[in-house]
Amino acid sequence: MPELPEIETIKIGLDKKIKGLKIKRVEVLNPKTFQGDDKSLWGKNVLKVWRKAKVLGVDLSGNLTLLFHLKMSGQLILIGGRGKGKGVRVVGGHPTQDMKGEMPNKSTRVIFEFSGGAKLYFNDQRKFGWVKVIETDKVEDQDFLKKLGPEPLEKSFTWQVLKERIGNHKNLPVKVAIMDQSAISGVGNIYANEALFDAKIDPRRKVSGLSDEDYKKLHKGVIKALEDGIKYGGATRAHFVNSEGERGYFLDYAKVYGKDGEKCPGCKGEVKKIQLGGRGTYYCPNCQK
DNA sequence: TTCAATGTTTAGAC
DNA sequence: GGTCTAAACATTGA
Repeated sequence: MPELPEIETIKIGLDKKIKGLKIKRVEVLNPKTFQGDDKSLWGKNVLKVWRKAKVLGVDLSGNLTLLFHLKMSGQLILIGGRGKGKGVRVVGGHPTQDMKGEMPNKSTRVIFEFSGGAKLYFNDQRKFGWVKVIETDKVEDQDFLKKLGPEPLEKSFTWQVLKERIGNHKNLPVKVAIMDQSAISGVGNIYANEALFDAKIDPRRKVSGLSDEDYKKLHKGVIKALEDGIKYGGATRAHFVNSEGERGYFLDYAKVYGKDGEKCPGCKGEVKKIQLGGRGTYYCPNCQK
């Protein structure tokens, strides 16, 4: 379940490993996954890797930019690249057993081959994700980027901004509101659950009933959840570099997500699972009011 | 066999 | 038009 912290982790890893490399060839195994002309990428150099919300961008020479969205089950796996020897991999995204096995595998959709022999595999079990080629100077015209709300990790994202952005969702449960990408960028289901647990706020509460105190706690919770994710995402990457498997994924550190029926880490109560906005929602009825 | 899972888009109801 | 709900997308595994 790649969310903002996973994409951020991939960005840091990829930027280090493929910046300056030339794309030798691109192989599209699933045409539906790839939008644009893959041949136009051949011979282009990687200038930089960036992220906006859950979208990963790779700027190339020749005014071209590659955009990736991993959606629910995407993975990016790089074997080789700058720095250490071959066989070193940087991976991120949806964790599966086979992501550390042979590449390509049956969920590989696109393969990028770089000069020097490094290969980047875009895997996506459910084919929801996509790769897109556009002109770099058109990036800002992309509808899905224009609609996104502010980045929660930027300094300018204060609790007042949070209040203003989700304020018009007054009848929505607070959890559903903070997952609205046009209000705030990059808060997905897992981190929404964790942020509300940290803030000790009941996910079912309506936005209109939140006090300024609640907004302050919520603001802090969102940032903490995302920052912890990045911290542990980094741990995941380090493990993979050593080919130790997928231990260290953020879910191992989640306090409530996926823990229904288990003991709440904050009290003696039990984590409960409900549905909100059609999504699985986990919370502790005792701690979160 | 049916259901739930992740993120986003889209269609439709008020 | 704004707000909100629910279904759709593809696939797998419980």
